Amino acid sequence: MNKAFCINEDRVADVRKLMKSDKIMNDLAATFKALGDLTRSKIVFALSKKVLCVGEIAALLNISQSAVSHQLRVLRDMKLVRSRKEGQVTYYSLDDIHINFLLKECFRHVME
Amino acid sequence: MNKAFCINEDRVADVRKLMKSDKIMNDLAATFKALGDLTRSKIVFALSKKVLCVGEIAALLNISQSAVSHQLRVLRDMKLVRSRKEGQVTYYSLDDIHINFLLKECFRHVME
DNA sequence: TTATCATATGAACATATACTCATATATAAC
DNA sequence: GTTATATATGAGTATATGTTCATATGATAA
Repeated sequence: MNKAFCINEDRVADVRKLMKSDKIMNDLAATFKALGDLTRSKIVFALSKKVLCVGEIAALLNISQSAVSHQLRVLRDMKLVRSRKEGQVTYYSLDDIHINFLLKECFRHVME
Repeated sequence: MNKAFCINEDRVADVRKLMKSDKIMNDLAATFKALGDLTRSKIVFALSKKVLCVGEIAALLNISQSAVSHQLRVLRDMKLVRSRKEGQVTYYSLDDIHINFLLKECFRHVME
């Protein structure tokens, strides 16, 4: 990790000035990480199509209710989904419209 | 995982029809996962500002050359960054413009 | 050739994580 | 009250992952 000759200090300094705070970068990475699991990305995609309760998500993805609940917690913590309780049933939906845009942009990358 | 009363079969069937293939969903999740690490998201963000060689990235983020190389491989595999070799020096840049949009959308979500 | 520089990579290790299982909580019906 | 339903959660476990260290590869210079 010694300073190498190939390093242009000015260029590095330029970029360093533009870097966001560690808190913001942490949140950014954590948001991507929350979406970076097959089960969770399927849940988020499904919720981008329709509001669903926990049992419906489990049935749709053919996984256990417990697994769904655990993953919904991760998504809730990152404010990617929100819940609304009606009696015994808890319905989940995307937290905001940006999540939809995020999905769409990523699909665009994957498709090309 | 028995069928629960709360499940509306028609609603579940509707969403199931809209679900993408496992291959596509896998690629989607893998792309998010590649961005879902603090080191890698910092690298991608830096590259969205300027083309940089491996040593410059290591200097900028204050981490070892080896760690950077390992993470660049992950990003290359997911086609998030591309490399161009000039003599001994390898310069990295974002692979396509969608990556920039992805970053921007995620920042929007994190900022609000 | 030999030496140096820039980068890549394999192995090892410590941490993180996604699931299962069992159980807790909360609501509704009886 | 009891029972059933829907969801949440803690513990345990097997797998995945990010780093370090050592070394390999490849290019340039002497």
